Amino acid sequence: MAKLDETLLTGLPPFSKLEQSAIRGILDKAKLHRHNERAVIFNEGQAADRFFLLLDGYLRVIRSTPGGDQIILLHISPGQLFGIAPALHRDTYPATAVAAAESVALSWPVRLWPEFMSRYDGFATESYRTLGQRLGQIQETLTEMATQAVERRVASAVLRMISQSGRKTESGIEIAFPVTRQNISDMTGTTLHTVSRLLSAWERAGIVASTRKHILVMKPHELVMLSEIQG
DNA sequence: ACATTAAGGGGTA
DNA sequence: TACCCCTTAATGT
Repeated sequence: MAKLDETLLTGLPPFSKLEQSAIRGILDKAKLHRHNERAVIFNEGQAADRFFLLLDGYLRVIRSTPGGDQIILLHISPGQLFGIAPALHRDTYPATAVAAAESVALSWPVRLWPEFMSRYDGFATESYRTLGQRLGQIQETLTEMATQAVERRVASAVLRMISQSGRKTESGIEIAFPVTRQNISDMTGTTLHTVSRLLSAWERAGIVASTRKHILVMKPHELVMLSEIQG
């Protein structure tokens, strides 16, 4: 396999404080993965033999309910660690990771985890920061699901996606990866029909513009209002 | 205030 | 063509 370029990791939080030689060593132990949209990177319950860093693209983290349908817990954007089961002292992945768009990731065998934690300055802090953020985000989503009306939940979900993956354009901020109505309903515990109706209503109000798998938010502030204030 | 059902349009492999 | 994504109206809880 061709040698990976060191600039892939320089500047990324887990490795930002490292010397070139250390980064070289880390890259030489890494495996490079490319995934097409909808490809499964690993499954919930599967033996966690490697941990990952997303270089490019977007992932969905999914859990299946006993009822059979799936819940989208969160998205992962470039530069983030994922599949870090060893940080939770687990030997299986707690959720399924699916590529939301064409993605590129690096991975390392879990046996290198202790070494990374102790040897590389910033890696441990970044891992725990990531875990904390994820936990907080999931907790927030779940509380939302249990307590708030559908329109507020959908507004929050869209806002979360644009704050994590928003791409600025002339007319607003667009979600940087493909999202279907069904996807949003899987994030918010509602149906694709309700999501479709809400997006249509918001479109008539000039808040968003959406086409197939693509959402552009033209008035983020209005969405914030919808996510906070009772309709 | 929501889900479900039904019926259809349009795009794409 | 079959399949996926999206829309809307009517009806049900």
